[in-house]
Amino acid sequence: MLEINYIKANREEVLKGLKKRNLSTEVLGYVDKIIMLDGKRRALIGKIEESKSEVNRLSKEIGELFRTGQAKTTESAEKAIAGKEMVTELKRMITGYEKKLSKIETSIQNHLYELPNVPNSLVPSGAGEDDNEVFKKVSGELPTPGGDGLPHWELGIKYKLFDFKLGTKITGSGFPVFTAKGAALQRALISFFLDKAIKAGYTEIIPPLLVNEATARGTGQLPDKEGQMYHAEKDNFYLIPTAEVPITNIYRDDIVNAAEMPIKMVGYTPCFRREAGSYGSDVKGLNRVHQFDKVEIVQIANPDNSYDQLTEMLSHVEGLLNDLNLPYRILRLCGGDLGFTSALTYDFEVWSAAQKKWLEVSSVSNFETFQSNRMKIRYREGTEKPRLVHTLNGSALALPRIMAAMLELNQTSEGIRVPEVLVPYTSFDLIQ
RNA sequence: GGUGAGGUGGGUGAGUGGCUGAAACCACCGGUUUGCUAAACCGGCGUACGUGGAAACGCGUACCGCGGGUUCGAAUCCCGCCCUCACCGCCA
Repeated sequence: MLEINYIKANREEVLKGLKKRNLSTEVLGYVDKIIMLDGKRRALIGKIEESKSEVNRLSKEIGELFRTGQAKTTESAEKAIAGKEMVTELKRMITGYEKKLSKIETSIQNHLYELPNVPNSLVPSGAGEDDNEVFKKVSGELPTPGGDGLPHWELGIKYKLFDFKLGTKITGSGFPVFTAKGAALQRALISFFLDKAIKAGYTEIIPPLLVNEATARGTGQLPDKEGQMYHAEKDNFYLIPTAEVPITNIYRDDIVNAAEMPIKMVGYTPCFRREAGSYGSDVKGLNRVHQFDKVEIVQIANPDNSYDQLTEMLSHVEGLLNDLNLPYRILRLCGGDLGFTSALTYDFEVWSAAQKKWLEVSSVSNFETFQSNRMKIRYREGTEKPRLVHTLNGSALALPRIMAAMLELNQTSEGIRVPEVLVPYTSFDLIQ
């Protein structure tokens, strides 16, 4: 959620930035609407507080009359009664103002919820994913798969690594069951990613996988993206779509010390996504599933250097992909494809050698104060007033598509080779 | 699932319906004293919104789990909700 004061002070920039997102003129109009409503809001608050101040003054006066016993004399008694009547009248007026105020505030709030984050100046304009800027690409030819060049879902069957039919039996489609060396490989990747993050200074977190409404609201899954999450209705808990949700919320309503920043956290969790309404070859195999594993890195950063931290996170993710020898490219998302809450996002895609297409495996973003404003995560520099922190996060990495690309690329006529860095974790180097 | 207790500032913890934004202590920050450290002493020490100011800061309003009610006036009384803790039962 954008800050009203920011919108007011930077109206032109906000409008210019938001235009990159291809918003309707109606939504763009919210900017001025919010500024207008905020003016009305202030005027009303002024009136209300003036009246309340008068009520407090009168109440004190009446109290004084009673306390000192003066109210027993006729003159003072009349004064007290007159005071009471005035307070009653004032309160009636206040109630009226407050009703108006609450309507205006709700309206401001609703409009603010509709406004996405202002894209960073680096964000290219564009309508959708075809307009994303290729920020970094592999040098040379894209590798071709060895062996029979099977897609990963066939490799999964051939080597008994994962089983979709079994998942359907137990739960439903999109819930793969990993078995034997497939399971071991999965576990190896998780441990490898975690260890790398810990070495890079991240603190490991194992958060709850179910979160309450306040938490889901904090990172912006609620109110609009309700359909994305599984909901345990009886207890009103949501299954997390990403570890970002519980981990970022650790600091909800907190004021952290500037010296503690950047706060770097990493968490492995399963992620649950309902992803209603997607069909076709994009969802085949591990390309898109309802439950998947992911290692997520989260940072709470000082606004002064949050973009340095973003760069640091990019290199971290690059390091992982290099270690696994997977060909990848980095996209800088354009305004049309940029997530609602993000100011700048880089997507990492790995090459699926058998499917001959790019698969998104990581999304690294700086949300600036968009999330922290909603969650009220602030920091204090010395004795200064608290200011909102910047929040950042990135996948490091999402497992299924890494698994897919890795299996396809490393297949040979003898079997599937395990990347060297994973062998200490798997204790086998070939899947036969 | 059953029963009981309780939710006050960073922490512990007082608080009679008006003098309580809230005692006291601890922590923290600044200072004085002091061979050094420590101790002692003095002072400061919440947040949000509104308003004035270049700023320092001043003024106003709100906040003692959340929401509502009673009252001229509520941390204090009443109602609803949420949460926490303890014990019992069940259980990985």
